[in-house]
Amino acid sequence: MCTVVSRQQIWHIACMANTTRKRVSKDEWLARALEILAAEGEGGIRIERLARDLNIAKSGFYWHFKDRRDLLSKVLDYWAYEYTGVVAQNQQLARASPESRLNQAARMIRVHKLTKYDVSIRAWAEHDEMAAEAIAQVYQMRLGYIREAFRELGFKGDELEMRTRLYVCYHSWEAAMFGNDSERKLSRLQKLRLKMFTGK
Amino acid sequence: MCTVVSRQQIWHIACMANTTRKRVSKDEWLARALEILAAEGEGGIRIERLARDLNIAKSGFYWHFKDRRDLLSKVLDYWAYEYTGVVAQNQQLARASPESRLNQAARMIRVHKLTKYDVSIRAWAEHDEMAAEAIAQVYQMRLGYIREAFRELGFKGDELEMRTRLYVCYHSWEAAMFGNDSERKLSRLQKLRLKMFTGK
DNA sequence: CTATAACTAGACGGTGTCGTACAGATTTGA
DNA sequence: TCAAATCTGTACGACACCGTCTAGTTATAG
Repeated sequence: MCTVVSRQQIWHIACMANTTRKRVSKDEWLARALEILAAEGEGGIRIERLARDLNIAKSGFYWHFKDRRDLLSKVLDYWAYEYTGVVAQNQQLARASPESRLNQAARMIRVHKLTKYDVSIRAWAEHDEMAAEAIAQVYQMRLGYIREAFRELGFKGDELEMRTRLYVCYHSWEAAMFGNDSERKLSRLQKLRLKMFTGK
Repeated sequence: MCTVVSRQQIWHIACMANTTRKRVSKDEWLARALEILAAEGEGGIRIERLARDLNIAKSGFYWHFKDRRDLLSKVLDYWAYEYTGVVAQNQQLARASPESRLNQAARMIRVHKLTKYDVSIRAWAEHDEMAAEAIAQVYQMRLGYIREAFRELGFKGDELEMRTRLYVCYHSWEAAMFGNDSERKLSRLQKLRLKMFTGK
């Protein structure tokens, strides 16, 4: 329970409510790094800059993390966890019909901004193997989840694959392309989209 | 013809074949910057690094460009031009049927790798107004082109918008997500996709 | 052939960053 | 209360980068 274990230290975030630590700063470094990742990309995550933002000397960083790369790796871990935890492992959702699952997944991605870091991480993956692995894993997970829903709807072979890819691709990038539109409009279009995808 | 005019200096690339310049280096700076943009993103475009790559001292850079930002702006200009020139202004394509236009646009994007820089530029746009404007403009162009095709197919209102967005979004990111698959497989899926989109 | 335009080499100062070192402060557990 | 664990402040050396400057070299036009 909340012991310090290599890459899993991220779970501290979830444990925060229970424990009563005063000088938690590791999570703050990570949280700030994530904010910057979304706003400026991996290049914006610089130790001295994070320290300035947190009104703190940078030396503390090296107590929490081995070096910059160590922080970046934990940032990726957190990201992969966030998506898994919220959508794919949602028990309540798992019992719903495939149509409902497709719709709810899209809705959750939209309202919880689950693709918030996608653009930055995808660009990062272009020149970093670590990020490339993380994103490949997440894509596989998303594709697997959606593919199963379409399979239950009776699609198979290329038809199944085409629908799966199209659906996952769209919802992975909708926020990046059309994120300025109102929730109202986006959900109206989603309704139509689902109709086309399920062929009804 | 090929006079040096502010942002349009990019056309030099097209003019190269005609003129007989020996010491053209400006285009080499730009070309290398584009390569790096695709491979590593805007952050990778550093003057001293470009100079090293070109086996040249960096001082020459400042003869061709005012400063780093000036180069970046020309990189965006080139990108916007590349896409316009190849797809939207293709006369031959303009006379084809809407189905064929949709299909050919998708094919050209795929075989000419027209979205090669998209990931990097989209991430760049996250923290740079100049890039944000460029990408917004290109998205509008793509959406406009595809919307017209779907309109001619008889779609309108939300149904038209939904199809347009879905089609453009998918083809803007297909290479980034499924670029490793064979041309054969991608074109098989494209055939099915078009069928679904046109409702036949 | 010569003057001018196009271009390059090399060095400079300034800034931002990384990672290390070490002494000092604060919290926690026995 | 006291020792150990946890964290912070400050300073340092090394490096990469930006933009400038000056002195040059090479091409091209008249």
